[in-house]
Amino acid sequence: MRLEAKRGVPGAALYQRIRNDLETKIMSGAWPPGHRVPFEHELMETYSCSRMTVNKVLSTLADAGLVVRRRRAGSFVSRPRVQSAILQIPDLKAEIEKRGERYGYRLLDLQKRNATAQDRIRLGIGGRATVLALRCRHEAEEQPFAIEDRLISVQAVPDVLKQDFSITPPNTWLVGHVPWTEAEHRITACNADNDVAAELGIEPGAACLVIERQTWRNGEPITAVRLIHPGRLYDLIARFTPTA
Amino acid sequence: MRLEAKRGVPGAALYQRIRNDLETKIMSGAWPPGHRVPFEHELMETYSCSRMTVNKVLSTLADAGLVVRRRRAGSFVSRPRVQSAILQIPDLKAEIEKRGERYGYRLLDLQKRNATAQDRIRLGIGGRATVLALRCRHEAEEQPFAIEDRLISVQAVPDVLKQDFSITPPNTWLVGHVPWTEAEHRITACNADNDVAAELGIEPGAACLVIERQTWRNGEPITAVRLIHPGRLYDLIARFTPTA
DNA sequence: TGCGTTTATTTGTCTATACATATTATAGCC
DNA sequence: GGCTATAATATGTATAGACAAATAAACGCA
Repeated sequence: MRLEAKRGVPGAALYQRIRNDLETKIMSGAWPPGHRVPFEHELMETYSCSRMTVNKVLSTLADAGLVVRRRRAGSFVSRPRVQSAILQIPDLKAEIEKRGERYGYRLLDLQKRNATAQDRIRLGIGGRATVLALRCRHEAEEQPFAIEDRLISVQAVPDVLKQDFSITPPNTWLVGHVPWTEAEHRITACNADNDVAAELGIEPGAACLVIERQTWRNGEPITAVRLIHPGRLYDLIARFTPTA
Repeated sequence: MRLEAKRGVPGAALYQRIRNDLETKIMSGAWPPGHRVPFEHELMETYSCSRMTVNKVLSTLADAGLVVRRRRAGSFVSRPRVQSAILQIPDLKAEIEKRGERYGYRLLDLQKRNATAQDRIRLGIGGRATVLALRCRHEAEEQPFAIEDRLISVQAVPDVLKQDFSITPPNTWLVGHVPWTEAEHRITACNADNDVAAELGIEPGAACLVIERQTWRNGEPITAVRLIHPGRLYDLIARFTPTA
């Protein structure tokens, strides 16, 4: 059997190169959810390699949940972004309504401003930047449920300026429209001070669950949020089942 | 080229069969962490198939984090169980010591008993069962850090009876020795009552972070625990980065 | 038009072979 | 003993060729 010259490629493994290429296309949004990935025989030509090699790439991408493969139809970028089974980022509005309760929302404050030193620390960005800062309250059955205190990087999410957050909670809009790749949650408990107690309609000193979350897309900060829930009213649930 | 008769195996794909076999051996504990998985050429013989097939099995098991592969040495069942990037189950002792602080531990209560109705609810088991119930305190730099209130199913973890929990915290032992497949966390905040305040050395009414966790192995309940942390002293951090 | 049948295409799995690469074990040397 | 060069071995990557299974699309018929 004749061995091709292409065999001993110098740099990284060909398999890795192809995988990185495709993953970049998917993660960057160049190939949006639902987009059909080239067929195996097309990728064979593109990278001049054997079918087994591109098959392995696509199979592992499918394992990782980035694509869905269908015989005779092709491979497609999958719709539900990664975030399968971890500490999910909930859409509070949807959560409340799912429980059959009346959801209420009130925008308390909103400003677009040049990032202050503190803003830059919270978002973890270096130079100057424009941010949208907002504070709002979520209610379930008329009962205050959470105070949301959020910063959004305008550079990372330009569309945010076109949104009317007096009606749609930023939480809900972001969950539905802005994809992310990394998230970090910091969870702790504190006693409500007078201000928070007033806004949440609880006793000063009552225990509150504080969730601070930051999200990035490919390393670029998107948003940072602090959610304060009355301890009595909120349970955070994180369930993990591996190879679901 | 001669085609072997073995080709068209009737049931599931051979690859799946082998993968299930190995996964069962690992998950059941028959192959404990550190155990050397048979070499590719041994598995070839066992299942009378080609090396590419067993190679694919082992490679995907490695991707899934179940085994670690080392050239010339072989493949080994990996120590840190699945739980790669989710809300991890921390070994409190190790966490404290990693921060360079002095760790202290005190067993407050331990009993082996037939499961009460309440025990069965907490663990989520039906019939009669024996459980180990224990309560202990973790300290960092002499300062109480957490109250751990735990139930362990003796049936699921028989070895638990041989352990001396007056020295080793159950948390630490379980994290290191008992593999799990599913976990659920329920996180909330509460005000310390007098008992808890006394045990944690904080003011009654101070906010506490309460973490309730339950774990299963292939659907069988292993343990249920409630951890109460002084809100002031504890941050739970969950970071998620997909294809690390 | 509507429905069942055939066909073509794509992915899924498997084999046999080849060579690359990392690393452990061994043999040899000072 | 301790160091280094060498050989042995297990995994890593890649190829070409086969056949299986699923199914979308084309076809044919009533």
